[in-house]
Amino acid sequence: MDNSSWVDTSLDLNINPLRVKSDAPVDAERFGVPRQMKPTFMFQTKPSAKEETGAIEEELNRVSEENRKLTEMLTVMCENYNALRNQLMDCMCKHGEKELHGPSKKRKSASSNNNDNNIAMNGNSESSSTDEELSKKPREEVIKAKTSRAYVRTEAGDKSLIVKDGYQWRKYGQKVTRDNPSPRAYFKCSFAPSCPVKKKVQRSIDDQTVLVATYEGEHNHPHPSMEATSGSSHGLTLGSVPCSASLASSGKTNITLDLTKSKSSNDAKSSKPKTEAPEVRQFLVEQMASSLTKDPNFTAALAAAISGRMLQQNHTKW
DNA sequence: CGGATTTGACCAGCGC
DNA sequence: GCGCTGGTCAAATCCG
Repeated sequence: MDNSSWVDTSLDLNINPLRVKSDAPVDAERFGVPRQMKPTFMFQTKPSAKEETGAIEEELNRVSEENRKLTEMLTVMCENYNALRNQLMDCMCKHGEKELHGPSKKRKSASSNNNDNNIAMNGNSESSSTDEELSKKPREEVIKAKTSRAYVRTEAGDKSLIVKDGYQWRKYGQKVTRDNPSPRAYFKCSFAPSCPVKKKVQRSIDDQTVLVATYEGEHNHPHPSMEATSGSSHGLTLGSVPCSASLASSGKTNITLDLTKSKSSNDAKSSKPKTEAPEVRQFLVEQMASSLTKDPNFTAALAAAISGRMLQQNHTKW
C-alpha cells in the first residue's frame, strides 16, 4: 500500500452541496487549491470583512463538527467490528481445537463445512457458500477440519490469485473447476513445515474482482509478521482497527480512508488492541472497505461529498 | 543455485 | 464398473 496515496479520512463530507458558496473559501486550501486562487472568489460579492470572517468561522465550525461526528461514527463502527471479530475468534478457538485433528479425507469434508466458520468480512450475504452444497451434504458431515472463508476485492485488471493475509504460502496446484471458469489455486502454509493449513483461492463466479479464499485447518505457529513485529513500532499501529482503508473500486479510482488522523483525543484509541501485522491489517482493511462500498448510506454520503467538492471547484474557477 | 511457481499426470471419492 | 471431478504430486521451469 502506498502511503502517498492516502487521504485524510475526515472526508469533509459536505452533505449539503448547495452551500458551495460559503464552503469554497474554507475548503479550497484544505483540498490543495493554491492560495492565490482564493481571492478571486472570496471577494466576488464584496461582503464586509467582518461578516465574511464570521461566516467562514461558522462554516468552519460546522464542518469541524461534521468531521468529528463522522470520526466518532467510524470509531464506533470499528469497535463493533472488533468486538464481533473477537467473538468469532473465541468461538473458532473453542470449537476448532477438537475438530482439527485427524487427516481430513478429501472431498468428504472439504466442501460441506465451509459455512460453519465462515468469515464473511464483506458484511454482505455473499458469505454463504453455495447453497446447493449444503443441501447435498448430510448434516453430520459438517464438522471436520476447521475452515473459514474470506472475500477479498482486487483491482479489476489484477489476474493474480494472491490473497495477502500475512502468512507465507506455497502454491502446489491450480485447477479449473467445473462450476467456475476461473482457475482455483491451491496453497499450503510454508512458514512452518508441519503447519497443516491449506488455502484455496478462486475468483468469485459472480464478481470476478472478488477473490474467495478458503482456509482449511489451523496454523500451529504464531503469525509470521506478528513474530517479526511484536514490540516494534514500525508501520501503522492500529491493532485490528483499520486506521486506514484502501479501496480499489472498479480498478480506476482508489478511495482511501486514513483514520490515523482522527482526533488524538479520541478515547477509543487508547483501548484499541495494538500491533497486528501490516498484511493482516491490510487484509482487514480491504474487507472493511469492501463493506463500506456496499453500504448505501456510505456511498450516498460519499457521492454528496464528491459532488459538493466538484461544485466548489467549479465555483472557484468563475 | 536454491526456492517458488507452473502444469500435466495421477489418485481417490462420488454419482449413475 | 466407469466416468467425472476435485485435490495432490512432482518434474520442469522460472526467478532472484
